[in-house]
Amino acid sequence: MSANIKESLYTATELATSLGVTSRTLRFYETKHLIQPKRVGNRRVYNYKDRARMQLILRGKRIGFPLDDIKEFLDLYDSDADRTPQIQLLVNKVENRIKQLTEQQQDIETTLDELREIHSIASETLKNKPKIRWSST
Amino acid sequence: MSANIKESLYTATELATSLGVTSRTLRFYETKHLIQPKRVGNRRVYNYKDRARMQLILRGKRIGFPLDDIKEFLDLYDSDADRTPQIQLLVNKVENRIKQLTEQQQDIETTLDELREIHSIASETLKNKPKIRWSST
DNA sequence: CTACTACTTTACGTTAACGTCAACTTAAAG
DNA sequence: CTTTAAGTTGACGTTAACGTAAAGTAGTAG
Repeated sequence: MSANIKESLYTATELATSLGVTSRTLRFYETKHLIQPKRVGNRRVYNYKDRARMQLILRGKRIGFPLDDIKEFLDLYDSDADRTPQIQLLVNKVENRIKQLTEQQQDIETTLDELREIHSIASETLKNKPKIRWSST
Repeated sequence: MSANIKESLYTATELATSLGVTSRTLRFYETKHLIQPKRVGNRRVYNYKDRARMQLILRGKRIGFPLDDIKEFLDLYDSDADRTPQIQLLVNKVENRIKQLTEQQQDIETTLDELREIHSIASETLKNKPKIRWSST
């Protein structure tokens, strides 16, 4: 039976397609040290950890963070708090990030409230208006 | 007594400064039809509605939306649902936006959970470690 | 072996969102 | 009146995040 590890390897095209990005994106993120794929010959191979890391990256992008911020978050995420000599720095950075995201949540909540109000008014208008039959020309 | 309206007018520099942006940003948003300031002579003047609109724009940016999306949202926000012939279109667009923001909220909540876990582990490590006194040099 | 496919690297292009700067115009101060 | 300050417009520069394409390399099929 083939080694389990073989079944979780992806080519660049496979990984890109499954995540809805391009191979160019993967190469670009590699130059930014966001991901570090291995090589078989001169071809990149990605494992499940690379894939998981990419998923975190894409979530960060959906939230609206620049790639440098995402890298910082991933480094926090991966850091071994038992060993880093700057645990206090880690705590501070994490607290800043939490604050930032909480503020973003509040902005979103405010915007959602407004959108729901617009939706309610517009729907009410649709319900109350008699259906107009337009004569075709 | 001077007209009330006079007191709510801003120059470009005044508005920019109060919002934490540059005059260049205001001019740029004008070319994108996000705002429409009036002119006194050849100088732009902004009223409280322009200011309020700018605040919505900046909130949209904080959430991570591109300016074109923000403009679309503002147009929804300003639209008079009683008159627009495409009320159903409005409803659809609003629903899509609500969906998008709700998904973004979920991404943020997931990220916050992870950050809080990191914070907890790191804080615990700090608490349990003996405080080290470094000799100064 | 050759031809084809699928990768690679390198490098320039594109888009979004302004920043920066030169040159000009207008309002206000002296 | 002149000088200064504070706007204006036009245009190029910068950064971030890739897209596109040319040229090269390696693996695979025939």
